[in-house]
Formats: sequence, C-alpha cells, structure tokens
Amino acid sequence: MNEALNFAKELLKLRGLKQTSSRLQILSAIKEYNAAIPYSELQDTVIADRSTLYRTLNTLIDEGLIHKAKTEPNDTYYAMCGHECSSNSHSHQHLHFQCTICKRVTCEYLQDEIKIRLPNHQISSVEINAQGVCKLCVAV
Amino acid sequence: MNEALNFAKELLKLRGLKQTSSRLQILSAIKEYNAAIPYSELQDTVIADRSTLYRTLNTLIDEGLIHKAKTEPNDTYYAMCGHECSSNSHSHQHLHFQCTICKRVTCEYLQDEIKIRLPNHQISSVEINAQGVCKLCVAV
DNA sequence: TCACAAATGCAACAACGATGCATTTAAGAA
DNA sequence: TTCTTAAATGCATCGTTGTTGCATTTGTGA
Repeated sequence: MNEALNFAKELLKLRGLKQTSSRLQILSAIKEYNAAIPYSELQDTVIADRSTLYRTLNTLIDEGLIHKAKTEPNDTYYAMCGHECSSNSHSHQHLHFQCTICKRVTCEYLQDEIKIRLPNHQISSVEINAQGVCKLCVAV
Repeated sequence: MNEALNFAKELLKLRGLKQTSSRLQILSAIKEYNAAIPYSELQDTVIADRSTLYRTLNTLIDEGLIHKAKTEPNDTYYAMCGHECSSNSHSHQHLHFQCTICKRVTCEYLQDEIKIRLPNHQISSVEINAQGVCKLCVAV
C-alpha cells in the first residue's frame, strides 16, 4: 500500500535500472514530498551513507529521473523530472519558484514560453529562479 | 595611474564608505576583470584573510556596490552593480550568461523586458541564468 | 594627534561534495 | 534455487566554501 514506493519501483523498472535501497528511498521521498525536496530532508530521511546519497542523486540526475534546483543563498533541492527527460537530455520548460515565507520550492510551468535573445550569443539553456509568495501563503 | 584603484576609491568615497585594504583590492579586481570575477580569482588575488574576504564581499553586496552570480554546478562570481543599486535595494534588469567554452560570466542587459506571470503567486524577484557560447567563442 | 567604531587576522567549526578501495548486493544465467 | 558479475554501498579521508568569536589593528573625523 506504499504508493510512493510502488511509484519508485515502477519508475526504475521502466527505465531499466537496478532497484537499490538508496534509489527507492530517494525517489519515494521526493514523490511523497509534493514539492522539490531539500537536500537536508533527504539526509535526514534516507538511510544510507552520505557518499552513497550523493552518488545516487547524481546517478538519478544522469538518468533523467530527477533534477536539481538551487536557491539563494545556498540550498539544493531535488525534484522529479517529467517523462520528457532521459539520460540523453534534460529539457525543462519550467522555472523554480521559492516562497519567501514557507520556503517551499516548486516547479512551475509557464503558459507563454519565454524567449530570450542576446545578439551575438548562442544560448543553449536558460534557467529561471523566481522568489515571492506562494498561493497558500498569499491567502494568510 | 592605476585606473581601477582610482575607480574603487571614488566609488567608496561616493558612497561614504571606509577605504579599507580589502575593499579597494576587491573593487579594483572586479573592475579590472571586465566580467564577473570568480571567487577563486579573488582568493588568489586579494591579500587578506579568507574570513575578511567573505565579510567584505558581503558588506559590498549589502551596500549595493556589487552582486553575486551563481553558475552550475557550484561556482560563485561577483560583478559590479549599476548606479541604481543601493544598500536599500538591488535592482538588476539583467541576466547572467556563462559561456560553456571560455567559462566567462557576464551580465547581459535585455532590450525586451521579461514578464513572468504565475497564477496565484506574487513574484518579487526573478533571476535568470543562461548558458551558451559567447560572441568571442562563436567566432572561432 | 587622539579616540573610537569598524575592519582585520587568527582559530575553529560546520556543511557540502568528491574519491579510492574493500565489501556487499541486485539481477540475470545456469 | 544457486551462482556469477558488474554495480552499488560503506568507510575513511580530503578539499572547498562559508561562518563566527575574540583579540588586535586601522581608517576617519574631531
């Protein structure tokens, strides 16, 4: 009946990856968190050596299962990727939003695509981080 | 005849700040670099204790003289602010661009302003980081 | 030249992130 | 089910970034 765990197992099977303890724990934790999960939360939750945690996170990123979000001043968050990501390419049509009140970090998809042009530059990737007040905290 | 040093002195005088050794060194170094300067470069260049370097950088940021740019995966750069910044507010109508070839980080001002709207969110600040190939490396 | 607040150097500490190496484990083959 | 093997893990260790407390030094204005 552990929904997040089943999700993690399915996802690993689908991508042809080993179902190791740390992978299952990490993916479950992210799934259950319902927002980008802070590294410290993973550290507290996942039962594994710190080096294993880092290595596994990097593996999952390389495989296109999760991605990283950085916030000011210095925190790292992890979130699930969509189906469009793979070990070949991460393509994220979203930005990362951090609420200055509750500190939650979420992936927000935009209706209008953002085009950025710089004369004489070839832009290959753009990363957008926004800060403000989220819909839950606005209501208060 | 040291232009960058004179610039640093003038800037500090203009803002009513003490002309200390680390401030002058840092501002001169940034001015001379002609791009956002990596922290490691400051570390190698500025003759001061590491803690002084950090404290002074934070002071200059607080006073609105410089600002920080972060790049993937984990580097911090520092650049001059425009006149519009002060100890009260940093307002940056630009993005940070890092060339994947020469690694230089520059502040790039956009002609068309970017508006980002998220339903039910109050956005207070937006930070944009772009990666690609700069005009110098494109030519090669 | 003096006084004082501010800046500095030094020491120590914490967190993040990486790596080498021996051991354990997941998963497919026999 | 058992065996095999590559991959994953734990442990030890290292380096960098960033912070803080405290005694000493320095810049500036009187």
